[in-house]
Amino acid sequence: MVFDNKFIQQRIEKANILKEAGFNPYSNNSKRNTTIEKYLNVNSDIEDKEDKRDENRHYIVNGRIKLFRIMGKASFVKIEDESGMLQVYVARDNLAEGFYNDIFKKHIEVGDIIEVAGYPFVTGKGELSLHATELNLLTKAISPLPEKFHGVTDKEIRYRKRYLDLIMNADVRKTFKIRSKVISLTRRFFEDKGFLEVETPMMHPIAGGANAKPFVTHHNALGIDRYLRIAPELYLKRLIIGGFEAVFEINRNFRNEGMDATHNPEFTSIEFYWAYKTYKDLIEITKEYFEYLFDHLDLPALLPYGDMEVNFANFTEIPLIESLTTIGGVPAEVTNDKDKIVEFLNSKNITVKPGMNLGQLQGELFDEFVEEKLIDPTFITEYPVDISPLARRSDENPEITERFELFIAGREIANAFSELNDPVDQLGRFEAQDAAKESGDDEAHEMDVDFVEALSYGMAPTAGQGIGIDRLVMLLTNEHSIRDVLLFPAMKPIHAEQKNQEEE
RNA sequence: GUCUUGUUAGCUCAGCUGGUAGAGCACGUCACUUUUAAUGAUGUGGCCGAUGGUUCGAAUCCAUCACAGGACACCA
Repeated sequence: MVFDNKFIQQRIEKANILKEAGFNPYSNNSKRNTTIEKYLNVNSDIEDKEDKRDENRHYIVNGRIKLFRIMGKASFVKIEDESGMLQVYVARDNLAEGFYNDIFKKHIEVGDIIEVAGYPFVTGKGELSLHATELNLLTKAISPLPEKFHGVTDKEIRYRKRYLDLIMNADVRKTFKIRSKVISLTRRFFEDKGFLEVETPMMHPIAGGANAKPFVTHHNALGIDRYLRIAPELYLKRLIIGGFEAVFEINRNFRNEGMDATHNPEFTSIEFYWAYKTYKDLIEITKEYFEYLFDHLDLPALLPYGDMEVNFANFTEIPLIESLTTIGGVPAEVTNDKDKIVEFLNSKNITVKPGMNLGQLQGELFDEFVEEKLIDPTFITEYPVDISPLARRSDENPEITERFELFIAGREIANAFSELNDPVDQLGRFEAQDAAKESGDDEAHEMDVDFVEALSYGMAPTAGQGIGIDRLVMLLTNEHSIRDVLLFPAMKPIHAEQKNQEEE
């Protein structure tokens, strides 16, 4: 039984009694005429009045009861709506005959959502409150709320029952408001720059645009498997080929991989593509984007993150190979020699998979010795072509690409490059990835002949970038688990759910 | 995937070297018309995550499993 808990039974009984007494425990007859925040603002002048009240003002507020203090013939109730918390003073003699003792005191309790009408006054302790002249139940909560002081702190409950977390923890609501704002500001920033927001498929015949394992689903009508997208990249580029010159998409990607503090199977990114631009332009627009976010979110340039302090006024740029020596402390003669890199990594007790090419090994060095040291925003540029199957080669050195990744607080935030638009080169890169796949790299990029064909019609020189929104929000809200910036993070099913699935 | 720490009342947590299960909040009853986690009195409330084992006896010791947190590995 779902409701076999004795507290729940008790509250169901209270709801029944209320119903019999003519009070609908699930009334939808709200007559609210202000929010709590507005009420508190509009009536802030009350404390200056001589008798600290104004019985000529009349307000109706709604909210959930968070605290309940009965003191005989009068009570204090704190109710909360989305905008804030308000103290309500409820006295027996201000309400209908019998209501206070028989209904209010006995059958209304913490967790219930009520409507209160009354006038503003300031209590002896100086708190602007609402003096109730009428009070009604709107919604009976038959499950009791968690403890009023500690709230709910168990992370498992907080993630599985996010609604409870949101009821109990105002800070959590704040984090998700910031998340919403970041997405809205991002959309506005790119729209203001003339970018067009588009929607591309979530179900792909080939999971392309990144190196990752996809989720598989099945389309019954066509009798074929589809892959939940791991990235929108190849579709957005098709739009550039079609003649849209600046497009962006903010949406979910799905990767069938592990879960931890920075990985959820579905995550949100923005990808944008900009014709007739290069990765150099992307560096500039990225700086401008961060400035825009910080400005509109009212954040300080020196932003604390855990025990770090990130200086957002200090964006720097450094080529990957150079960073290996200057930041990573890897000897210069090691960085361009496969055997020496393997030897060097081994000497640091790091084993690498056999058969890695030079670019992959350089990436390995970077991950091991540089990444975590990049606290202030740093554009790492000139990535090896071996690990950049979709990026344009540098004209000066065909072994490196016109690419950067942006690192902040030791973590990758963005990945960007001048796009590869030479269809023959692209075909070759895909073939190289195919070969890697053959030899066991199950995250190598899939061959996508259809995309190569699209490129063959000519894609204008284009720069494109992806930014991980979840990690960006983590950074801006000083959260250290991706689950704290996702309303409903992925969780393993609990026992009962597994059982049900087996039965079905 | 590996290591590690948890799982006890609706919630937050105690429970020592094994001996019939504890507190606070919440809830019930009583008192209280300006409280601030209101207060005082009193009472109800447990498959001690699951399954096995050791033992006269297990919340406690052991094993396996489930879920969660943290760290590491891989990835965004």
